[in-house]
Amino acid sequence: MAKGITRQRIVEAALDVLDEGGADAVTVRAVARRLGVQAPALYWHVRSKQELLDEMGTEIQRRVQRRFDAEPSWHWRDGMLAYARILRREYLLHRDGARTFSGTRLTDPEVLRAQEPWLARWTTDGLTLADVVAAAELVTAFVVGFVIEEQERAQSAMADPARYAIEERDAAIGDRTPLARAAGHVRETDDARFERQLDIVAAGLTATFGR
Amino acid sequence: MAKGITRQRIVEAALDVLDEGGADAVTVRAVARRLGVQAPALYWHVRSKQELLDEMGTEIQRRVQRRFDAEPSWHWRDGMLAYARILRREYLLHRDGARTFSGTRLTDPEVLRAQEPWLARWTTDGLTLADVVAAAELVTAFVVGFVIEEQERAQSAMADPARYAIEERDAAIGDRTPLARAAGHVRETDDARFERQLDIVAAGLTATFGR
DNA sequence: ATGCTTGCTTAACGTTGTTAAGCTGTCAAG
DNA sequence: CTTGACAGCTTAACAACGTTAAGCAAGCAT
Repeated sequence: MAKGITRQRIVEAALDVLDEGGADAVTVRAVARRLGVQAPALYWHVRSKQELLDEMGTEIQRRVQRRFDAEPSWHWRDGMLAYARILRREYLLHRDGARTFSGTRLTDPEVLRAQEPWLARWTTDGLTLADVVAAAELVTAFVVGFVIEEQERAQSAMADPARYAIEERDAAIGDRTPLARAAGHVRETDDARFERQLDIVAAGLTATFGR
Repeated sequence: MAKGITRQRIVEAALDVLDEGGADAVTVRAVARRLGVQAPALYWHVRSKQELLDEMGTEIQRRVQRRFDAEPSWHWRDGMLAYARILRREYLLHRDGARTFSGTRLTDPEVLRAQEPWLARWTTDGLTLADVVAAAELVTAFVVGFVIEEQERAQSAMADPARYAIEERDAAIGDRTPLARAAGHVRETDDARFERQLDIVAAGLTATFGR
């Protein structure tokens, strides 16, 4: 049959399925169908669906690392911000990306080893290793939380346009709580909201660790 | 049988099931069993499982609001920090809490209206409404991201103690990348990590909006 | 030529969310 | 006091899910 199913091809097929149909569409059968193969065939290459999800998450992290390594060698603070933007962008490339990939476990230690040069540089910028870890974890948590909500909203708006309309919100909330109502009218693009909040994080990093 | 299944009782039963067995255990049948009822009976009170999850998430938000309202009337910045701690605590009370509740949609506008007094107070502290919204969204995103990872790790460690052991990590990562290896040895309690990172956020809020 | 291994198929199991249809009790109208 | 409607549940069933077991076909080594 000249198939040649491999772990890598399964991951790619699964990512395609994810993009087309969202997280719920990523079934073992759907991934198999896309590879021209019966569902149980995948279990020859992968122990479980969870392992497939972990592999997908690891692949995403690899791509984040690759993009990050391709950038010029930054000052630690700018590096953190660049990392935040790259991580968000990679999540946004896939439907339900943040939800799907955030809780997965790395299957490849190489992704961890790839952090070495950055850790080396930044710890010579006057930061302790614990500082760098805390800063990176904070930035990661923020991006994960932000994009989860961002994608959730986008999907809800697509599935049910009326429900996420501002008029619907206004009607539900009434006019006796004008501020709570007006809070829903703060209209910015997702990009602008992200940058605004990321700026606050950046200010916190500067204030805490110096420049 | 004197049953009297109600929406509220279903939500409570579902939260109990969640606590005992985690997110995967929250099946329509399991919730029904706990109420002494057959599975389809729930569909008389609830449109779908998603609606049940939304109702659960809304209940959690209600509890967060209640705890928050019970606290003294804060300066806006301390209020944000208190909100962060309360939100995390409420998530931690339930297995997979952050994952389960983060992407749900409010079913009760009263939860939004309850924000009114805080919005009123904080916008008189020299902040615009957009500032308050940005700050609150940032804090929420951080907590969600942090606790998702925190609970994921706790569950993985419970399901497979060896895999999350530090020795396993060291063995996988090798000794050619000492910093990446040492990053895994930064040992703090989850509480300490949270407070440390929250401090950075707080510093960012102060630097951005003044005190 | 024979046997082992790799990589797939077909068949099947138990569980999931959900719908359809039917049964039972309560309560109001005639 | 009967009749009918409706609320609130039951039983039965569906398609789809993750996963396992068993078997078949091709390639390679002996």
